[in-house]
Amino acid sequence: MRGWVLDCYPDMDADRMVLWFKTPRGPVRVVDDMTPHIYVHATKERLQKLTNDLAMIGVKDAEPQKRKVSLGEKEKDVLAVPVREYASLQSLAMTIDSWGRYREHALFNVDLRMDQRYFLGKGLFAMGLTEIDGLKSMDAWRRIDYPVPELKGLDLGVAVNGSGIPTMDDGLASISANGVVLDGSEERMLEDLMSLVRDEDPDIIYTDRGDSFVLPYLQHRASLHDMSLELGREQGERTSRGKSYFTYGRIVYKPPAHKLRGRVHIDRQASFTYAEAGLPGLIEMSRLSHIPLQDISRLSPGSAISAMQVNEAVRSGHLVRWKKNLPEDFKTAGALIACDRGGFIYEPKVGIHDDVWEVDFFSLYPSIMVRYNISPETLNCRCCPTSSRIVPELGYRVCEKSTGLVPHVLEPILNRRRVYKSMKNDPRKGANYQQRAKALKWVLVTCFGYTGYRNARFGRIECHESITAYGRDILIRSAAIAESRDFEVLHGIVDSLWLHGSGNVRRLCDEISAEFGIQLNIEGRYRWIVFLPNVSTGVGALNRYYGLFEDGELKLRGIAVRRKDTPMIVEELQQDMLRCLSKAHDAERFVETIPEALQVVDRYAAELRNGTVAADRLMVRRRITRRLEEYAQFNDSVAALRQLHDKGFELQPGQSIEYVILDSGSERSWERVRAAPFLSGDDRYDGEKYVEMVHRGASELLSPFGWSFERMRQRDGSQRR
DNA sequence: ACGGCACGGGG
DNA sequence: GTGTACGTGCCGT
Repeated sequence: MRGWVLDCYPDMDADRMVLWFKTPRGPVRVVDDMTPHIYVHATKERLQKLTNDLAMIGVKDAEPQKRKVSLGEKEKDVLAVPVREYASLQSLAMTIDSWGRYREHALFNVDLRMDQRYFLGKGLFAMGLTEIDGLKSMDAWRRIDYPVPELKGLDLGVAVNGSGIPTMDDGLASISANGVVLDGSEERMLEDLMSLVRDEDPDIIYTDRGDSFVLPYLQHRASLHDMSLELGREQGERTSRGKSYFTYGRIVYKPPAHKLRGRVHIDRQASFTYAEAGLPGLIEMSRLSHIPLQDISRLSPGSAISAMQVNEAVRSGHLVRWKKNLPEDFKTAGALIACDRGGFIYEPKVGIHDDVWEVDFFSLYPSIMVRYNISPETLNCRCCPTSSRIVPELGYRVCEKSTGLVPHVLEPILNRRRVYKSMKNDPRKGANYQQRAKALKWVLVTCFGYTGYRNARFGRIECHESITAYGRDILIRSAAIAESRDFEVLHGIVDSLWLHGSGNVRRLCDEISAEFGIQLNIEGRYRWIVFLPNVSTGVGALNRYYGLFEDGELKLRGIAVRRKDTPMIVEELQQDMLRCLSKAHDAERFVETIPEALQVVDRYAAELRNGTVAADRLMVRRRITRRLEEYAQFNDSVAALRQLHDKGFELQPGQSIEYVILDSGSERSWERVRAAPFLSGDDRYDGEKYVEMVHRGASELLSPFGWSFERMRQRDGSQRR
């Protein structure tokens, strides 16, 4: 019988691996043996001594082997240490580590995922079609057009008694499952839910905030009735610990994961990839990374690319060095910035332009890594001391003899993305392929960041520098080519150029693509585009613009509508103004339309002053980056945070807070703002403060046309008189 | 005036 | 398990 690998995880008590398959005839559970190994590299003499020492603590049959311990180097002597008790792997590694003084020996394959070990050992992979008897793969993870099982989903939600922030103490009002509402007593609802799940037997349970609330809440309610809530195909959950951590330059909070056994729980709020690329995107990433669906749904695209690199390294005979003490070892600013000037940015020509083309390189940074063979082991490699491939500006030599790990992993991903994008209009598979392309896009985007991340397994700062150096070189030279073909370069950022002129853009793109071996594509032609000035200096404005494409679509960057902390009322204002301005088909008409856009501003101001705007349109949402007592300034967020604190709620750094501004100038938190849970429905908001925000939003769009914030205020004042 | 604080970008 | 650094603008002190 054949089935797709739906899940794979270790049974920590039996020291065996558990596999769940999705077959056309239902789910199948299989248990398989696996002995994970950790490896030690040292001198032959030390390894011999280590073998004896290990035998003394009961670890027998450690075996000398030859393996590659770093990229691009020959095999070395290592000791393969079998770990029979899964739970002891970490402590055994720490014991061995403690036996060696500094750099006397190095440990490998310690922090590899158990599922990854299993798959790599067996030649299987997550979501791969497998012959279950004998556990043989009938599939290849590199396949682009692969068979996908039909997975049955169940949408689970709860409604809770009481108003305000739902807590574990609130009673259960109702449960909804695929739109069916269960009610009655709590016990009854929970019983009904379990029997419904048993009868329907879904492969996937979808929730919104299932990790952070729904599942722990339902379990808690069940425990109050001496019941145990089981939603998996087998008893028990695989629950992890929650954590605040630093990523993307900010703190986020990741609640404990509630993973089911034999059934996949996808928390839509906890899955970046699901939100961006849906189930097809998750399946694509699961297959390529070999990480089971349920796990990959909670991981970042960066972790996925990291896993793909590990897979490739292991498949090519490498061991993976143990990354110890990761969290404490974060990079300190300094050395990096000195030599890294980042991506190239032109100073845009402020104001409105028409007759504008935007051209973008296809996945520029990943394409550079592939085209110029950028990888940690290829820069200044020992095998090519006289390489003629030299990184611009920096002068690093690049290996000419063999393809690096990073390009080797990236090339098929770039290729897949290109194929999926090219087939997005296929009537049968197009939608599916588009989702897969989206997932891969994010994998490619994060890959660049990983090369410069000191804690990345295959990161090296020189890679990061080299990529941006090539990027700047390519963009500057592309701009020069464009100018030589009679285009005016209005703006350029990293991988995009905005060109004014009536030359042959298609031919220009072909010429530049051929020059660098990286595809330059036409993003579109703008009817008009506005580059915004820097508020304080009036010049520059690097990442803030808005424009109208020929097909009627708006492209917006860096302005209030794009920000998550913009209240809906200001977002609506900008959208309405933009809708109004979109009626203009060129720059001249645009300027003529401005008076009409100003009337939109007046409408919003008047509505706000009426006092009739509903609270949800006034809500400000902001991320909390520290604990209440750690804030040095008293601002709106802190006021709202204090309210929650007063009522016994604490937010973790990384969580968001929502509030309406009641009296912006007040120093008392309860008068200044009202946190969302405590809104009564008839709260009086700070109309003038919101009008000010509306004027700010309006002047953000119109400042290049003489409508500064101050002038916007003056106009408002004179009209009210 | 200056520092605290939060957000975006990538497609 | 977890990309960084920077540009930007508002707001508090």
